[in-house]
Amino acid sequence: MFENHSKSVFNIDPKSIPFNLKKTYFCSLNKTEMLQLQTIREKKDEIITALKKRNIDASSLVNGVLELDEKRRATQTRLDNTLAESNKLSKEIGMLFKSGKAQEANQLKEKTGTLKETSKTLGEELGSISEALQSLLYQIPNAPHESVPAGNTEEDNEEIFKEGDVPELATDALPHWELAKKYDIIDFELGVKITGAGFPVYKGKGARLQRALISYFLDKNAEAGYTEMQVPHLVNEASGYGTGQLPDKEGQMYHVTADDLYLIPTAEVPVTNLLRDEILAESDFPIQYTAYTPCFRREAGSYGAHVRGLNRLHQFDKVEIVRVEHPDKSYEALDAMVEHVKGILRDLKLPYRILRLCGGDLGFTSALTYDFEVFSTAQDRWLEISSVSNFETYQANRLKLRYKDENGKSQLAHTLNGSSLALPRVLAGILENYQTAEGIKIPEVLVPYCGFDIID
RNA sequence: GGAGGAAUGGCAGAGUGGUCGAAUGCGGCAGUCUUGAAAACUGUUGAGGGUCACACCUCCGGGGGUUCGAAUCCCUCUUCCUCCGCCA
Repeated sequence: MFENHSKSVFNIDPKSIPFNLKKTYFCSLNKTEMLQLQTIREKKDEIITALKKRNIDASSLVNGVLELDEKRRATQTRLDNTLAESNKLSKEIGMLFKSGKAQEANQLKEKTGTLKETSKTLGEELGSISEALQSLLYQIPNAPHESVPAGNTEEDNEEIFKEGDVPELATDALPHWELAKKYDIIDFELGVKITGAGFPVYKGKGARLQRALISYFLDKNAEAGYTEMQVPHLVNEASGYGTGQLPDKEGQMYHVTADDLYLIPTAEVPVTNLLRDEILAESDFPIQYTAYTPCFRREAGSYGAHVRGLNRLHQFDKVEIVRVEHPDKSYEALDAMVEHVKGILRDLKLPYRILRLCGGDLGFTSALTYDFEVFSTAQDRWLEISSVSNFETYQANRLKLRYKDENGKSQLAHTLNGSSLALPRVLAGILENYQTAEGIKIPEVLVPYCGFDIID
């Protein structure tokens, strides 16, 4: 059932990357944007075409942006000219006072009144135009990479790789939530008591196995050159905007209103924001971070048959990898991340497949995403356990994460991230695929981390 | 939580109403010298907007105000430091 497909699917020609930007552009109010305005100006039609893959018609949005952009620049110019004039007058007044010509100075003063008024009006106008422009820009998702297949739903995702053997289980094989109860390693009801649904309590060997997985993942990532970071689990609003969770996914994050902080939905947010407002040297690349954090998701509106057990939780653990790359190298880096995650799943001997997400399923901020899914035998279904994405300049633009190119110019870097891995579904996969009559066997690579080789 | 002090360019650190986008030092980059390196010397070196390119505009923790004019004065928020209290 699982045969290897060609590896060549990951060999993407960097020249094929769309919107590989040559110039940066930031609006005068120093706020961040999403797709770069400069790019929209230069490649309007390409962007609209690319966004069609997401099944959205962005033409009115894009046209609105361009219109406001033009208006903004015109207003800015008028304001600049007004300010230039009053600056000049002020200097003259200063000189006159210095040379004792107070009378002449006072005469000049009278001329400044209208200039002041004009610049105030223009400033307000500029402010509201910029704000409107900003809110339009925030509504445009990233342009998909050209390799992204068209499509609406997860049905249209493209399976590009499959590997591993599905174990032959006894006919009375149990799903993980039954196993969790049988061996008393995860208690969902206890979690309901102290918090609510979706907050399981891990017990004994279950807790130990989870900790073993975290350590194992972190060690593997460190081996591959990722620097381990421990980061806050609450982030401020600016961080949420930086990586694109805000304003798009406002309702999906837990918001601590008393302090206006958000519980992180993924380590991606604090880790990528470590580099917000930074200007790197080219020699800093590649930047590779890994972090273990709990992740908190409200999962508003997602109820139904597939949320049992560990399949969908409000709090879960995840080890994340984040990379910041030179634009020319980011797709190479994406390949490397995919290979890295493959290596971990091979070690764990879990059957898995890789999907290239279609336009309709692609995350708002991503240009290209590969999902990893583990086959959960007892449930007879695929479970998403990793998502590896290249955001190109989309996040960097919001983060103002730049580097100096060989000409000394600031350019936006590319950001990428991926799970390596999301714990609960890996755990579910292990419990279900490794169950035997004697108990649940522990994958060999985890035994040293667990200190036991079977849960019975 | 209470009382004080502070926030300036990559870093350190001047500047208390006018030609200050900001002295000076360190660091970085380029050059001279050198077989090479170091040292020394010379030049250069913040981020954005705007323009074909200039001009020009904005930014001295954030926001607001006073003034013809603000890094400098006032208000406010945030952060950091010192002392006291409390505490894992």
